[in-house]
Amino acid sequence: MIRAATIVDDRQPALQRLASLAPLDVAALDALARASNQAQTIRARRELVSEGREIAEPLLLLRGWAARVRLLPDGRRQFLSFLLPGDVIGHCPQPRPLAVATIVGLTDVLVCPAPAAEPGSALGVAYAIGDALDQAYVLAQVTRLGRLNAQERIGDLLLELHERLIANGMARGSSFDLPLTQETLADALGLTSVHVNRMVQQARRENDLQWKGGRVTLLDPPGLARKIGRTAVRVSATVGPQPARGR
Amino acid sequence: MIRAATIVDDRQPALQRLASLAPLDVAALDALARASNQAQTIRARRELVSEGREIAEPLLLLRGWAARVRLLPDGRRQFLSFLLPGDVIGHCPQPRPLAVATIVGLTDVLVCPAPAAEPGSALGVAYAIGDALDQAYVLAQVTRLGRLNAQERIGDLLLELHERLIANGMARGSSFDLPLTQETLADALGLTSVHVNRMVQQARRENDLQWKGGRVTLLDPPGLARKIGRTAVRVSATVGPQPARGR
DNA sequence: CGGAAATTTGAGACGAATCAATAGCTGTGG
DNA sequence: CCACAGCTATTGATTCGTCTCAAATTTCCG
Repeated sequence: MIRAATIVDDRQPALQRLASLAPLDVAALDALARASNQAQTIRARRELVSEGREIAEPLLLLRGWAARVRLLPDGRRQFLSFLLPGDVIGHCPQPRPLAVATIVGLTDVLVCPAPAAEPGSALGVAYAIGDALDQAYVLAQVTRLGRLNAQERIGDLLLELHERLIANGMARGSSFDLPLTQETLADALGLTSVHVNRMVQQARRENDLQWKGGRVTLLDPPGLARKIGRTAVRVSATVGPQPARGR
Repeated sequence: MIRAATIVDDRQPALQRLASLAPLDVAALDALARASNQAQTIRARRELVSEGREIAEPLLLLRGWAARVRLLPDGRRQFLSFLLPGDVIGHCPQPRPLAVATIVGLTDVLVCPAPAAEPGSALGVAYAIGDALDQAYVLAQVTRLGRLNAQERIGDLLLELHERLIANGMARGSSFDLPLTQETLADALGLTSVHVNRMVQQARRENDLQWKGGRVTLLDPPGLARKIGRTAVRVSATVGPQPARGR
């Protein structure tokens, strides 16, 4: 049946991502299966979490793209990080946590409650590594904004997204769907959409990438990484964001 | 005895900071006292943690300033965040954690092992809130670099540091020692030292601040905060970075 | 097919970088 | 106690990257 097949497809990237962080056992898979029965769709542009408000339960992103964002009083906007299927939203151990940023859907988004996990369990380890990766990506964002020029920022972010989309199976080879406008990209990269546009065109001219109709192809990702001095993010000596290759 | 008095002074800002995050019980104070007997001094510019290397045990910063920093292959440098007394360094729950950034002393620094804490214990709550604040300050750094201009970045960072130094008792009123060169500030703010210098002079002319001989005075911090649209960081509905008032 | 959103293009202005030189401090040793 | 070395701060002149404003043009979607 189409419906069942769709649900399986929906879960697949999130499951693949979590499994790439730590080998999931039956208990973890079972908990995830039960949680995903309570999945809800949330429309693009809706807020999943509101800055300053108390956070309810952590959510697992199953499908679609979301972002953490901060709005300045005068209307300026800064995207802090992107959230992809397999990412956990609003996981804070302190009592009565307050959201330090708004989280908004960039596309329609499917989320379910993130199953609780004992520290040390398979799922607990996956969450811990996922959290560490989240933080590492935010630090990468700081460096991007502080010390890279416009061309480098774009290349660096696309390489990061590619790396993450490979990990959850949403990219094959060096192509992936990028459901972001140039304006959104600009607000993530601390630039204007006009300048993003010009730099993307330059990247096309220099044969660094193709981008058409929401689909990006990086021509020679390792070469681009070398060109802008980027190295892949790793947070644990046991596994990484890439699917673990044999022990 | 001078020696004993010095040790007490050394501990005071770190203890005050932790106590401002969660009320510390006897067990917590005792654990901290025992840990601080193993304190070590580390000279300025030494690395406390090295990017890419495995992290040993978490450390508690007792005295001095440190920073997380990332160096690009071509020599560009980006400070990611500053670490002040009371901050915990290298607290990562995942197995075999790798450091995602180098941590370096900006001054001579006194550190001790961070006592282990059960989740839910007084110290555990303080750590959890401290971690959440750390993350919030990194997000603030993203916004600073992405969407504030040079003048706003300087004011915003100084207000943040003031807020944090008040919390651990290292600032009284609106003055505090700032053991940073303009070049260090530039590498934190994504600017050049020349431009930082010009903007600091402008801030002096506009009576936003005084800065002489390593000591900064913010004239009218609330006014400055209003001027650049900054609000204090809060991560929990129960306590904040400020000493909790009543209940 | 029509309208809104997104992308693209151009001209000009402005903020911050760069390069280079000078002045001020701080600590060190003679 | 002074002279010198080596940072740190300051200043000036110029260049460069990115923004701003405005107007096409193309794409998307109902």
